[in-house]
Amino acid sequence: MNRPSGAPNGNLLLTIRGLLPSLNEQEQKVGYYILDHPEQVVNLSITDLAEACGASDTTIFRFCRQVGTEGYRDFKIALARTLAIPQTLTYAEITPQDTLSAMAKKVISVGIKALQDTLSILDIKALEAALDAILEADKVDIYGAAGSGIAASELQYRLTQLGIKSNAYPDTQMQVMSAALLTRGDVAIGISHSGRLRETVKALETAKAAGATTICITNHPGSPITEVADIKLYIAAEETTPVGDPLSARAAQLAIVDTLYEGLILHGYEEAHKNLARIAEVVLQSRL
Amino acid sequence: MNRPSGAPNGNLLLTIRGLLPSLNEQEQKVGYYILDHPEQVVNLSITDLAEACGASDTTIFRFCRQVGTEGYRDFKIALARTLAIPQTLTYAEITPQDTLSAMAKKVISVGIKALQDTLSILDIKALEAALDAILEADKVDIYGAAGSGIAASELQYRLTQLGIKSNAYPDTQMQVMSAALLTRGDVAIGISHSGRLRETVKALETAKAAGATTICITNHPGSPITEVADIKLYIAAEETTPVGDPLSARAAQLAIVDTLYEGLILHGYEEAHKNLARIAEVVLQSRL
DNA sequence: TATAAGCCGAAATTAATTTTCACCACCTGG
DNA sequence: CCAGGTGGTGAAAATTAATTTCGGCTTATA
Repeated sequence: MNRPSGAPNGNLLLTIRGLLPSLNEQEQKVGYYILDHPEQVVNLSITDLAEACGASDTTIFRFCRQVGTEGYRDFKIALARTLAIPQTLTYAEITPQDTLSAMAKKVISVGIKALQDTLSILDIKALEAALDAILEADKVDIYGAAGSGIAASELQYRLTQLGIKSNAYPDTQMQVMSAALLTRGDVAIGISHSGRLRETVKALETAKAAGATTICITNHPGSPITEVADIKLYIAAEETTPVGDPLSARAAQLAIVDTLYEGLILHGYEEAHKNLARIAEVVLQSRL
Repeated sequence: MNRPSGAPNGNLLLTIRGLLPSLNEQEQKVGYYILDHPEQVVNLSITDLAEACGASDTTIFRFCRQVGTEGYRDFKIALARTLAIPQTLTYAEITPQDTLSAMAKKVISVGIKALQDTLSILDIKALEAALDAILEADKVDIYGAAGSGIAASELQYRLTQLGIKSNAYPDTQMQVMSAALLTRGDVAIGISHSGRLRETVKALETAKAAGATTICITNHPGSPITEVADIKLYIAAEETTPVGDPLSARAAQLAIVDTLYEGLILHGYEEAHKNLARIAEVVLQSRL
């Protein structure tokens, strides 16, 4: 027979603390020990805990009943639940004193925040305009150097999946060269976190002059790249270092890329599903 | 010694879900039952659970070991902890009826959740081992094809910033070739979302045979790639399509990459800051 | 000083977990 | 097609842990 746990959603440690004064001597010893070493107690058998507290198994068991749990087993479950602290986001600086665990939490939290913020500033009109332009494009050029090259190749990868002709140019010289060869009906997408990488801006400018529709993806409204872009998509990643944009920038760029991708599918790109199915078939064959 | 590295202080349900594909029939039944009734399982004895699943006590016990816990007792503690963590975001299907705005929200939310989940299952011990290996490496090979190529190049980009010799190989043939040339003191990092891309697994296997320390980054505990990796880093991105991993997968992979990067800086890579400063100087010159 | 009442732990009991072992199904190489 | 493995599975034994019983001890009070 199984009964529900004693203090299901309450804080067991607080319960113990409150109850402490009304307990007798041995039980108090147990209570103090548990309050001092909650993490360890979770992994202790009743006998081990008894020994650690200098009390008997029986006392431990009675203690468990006192705090409202069914027995020792149940007590440990309740304790484990209490110890699972809700993870709260922090955006603090990483310091040399941080543990690895704290560092990881900070790094990833920054990424989460960037995604949240990017979503909140997303311009649906601009998104829609971008989707239309891409759907009608003869071909799509994608310019993203260094860090932004990642998002650029990802975008190319996605467009290819959908059967849209596209090329990503991580090399800045190639960007300008390719841009010069675009014509009306083509689309050029420039990705630059800072919005001021010279060659990428130049490439987009060239593309525009050649008659192509230009789209930029950047963190900075008002930066040079926005001046040569017909359609402007913004991400929101907090600055940290002047160079080597962190997870937040990448994640946010990818968020835009993925939104474009899903948007293209949603926006009725008829062949999308057919293409995806065909590609899936091929890819699955190369898996173990 | 060669224990399945589960979720010592992470989200047990996510671990189970990730592990499901690599479990055998009876164990899968157990897994599904637990995923469906986690709250009840916390109050069940091993025998009761066995009966409820239609399996034997022994199978339940083995299942517990598979997911990285010491036994059933330990499993229930871990489960209780997991259940105490408030589950915020849920994955929502994108439907053709969605507005662009709703679609964008869903897409990006999936990314956010993937980051949260990845953080919650992050194995700090494995992270530390990976950092140590990379810091001591003569050179680092990074294998990631198709979608995982993005994370691979990003990682190379980061290591280069820190002055660590590294190469990323998106081409699967190059992966195997390069792996064969590694020697003791080198590190090979294999990135595969599914953990079962044949050539990448092969490359890592080759690297290991050549004496290199091998690290994998994958979504699937128990997948082939984990068997040839000395150090296993897991991401937690919900599956959506069988191919063309979405933002969640990319973002989570990048989260690991970024965590490694910050970890390397934190872990006392003396030259890191000097290198970063030197690079910053050069990069700023190419901005408008 | 007897008597009761509560506190406590040793030992007995019961329950649950973990280990061992044997069986079966399936595969593989000869 | 068979011998010998291999991996999955559960029955039962062994072990370990939790719970109950019981009695001794102390203290308080009449």
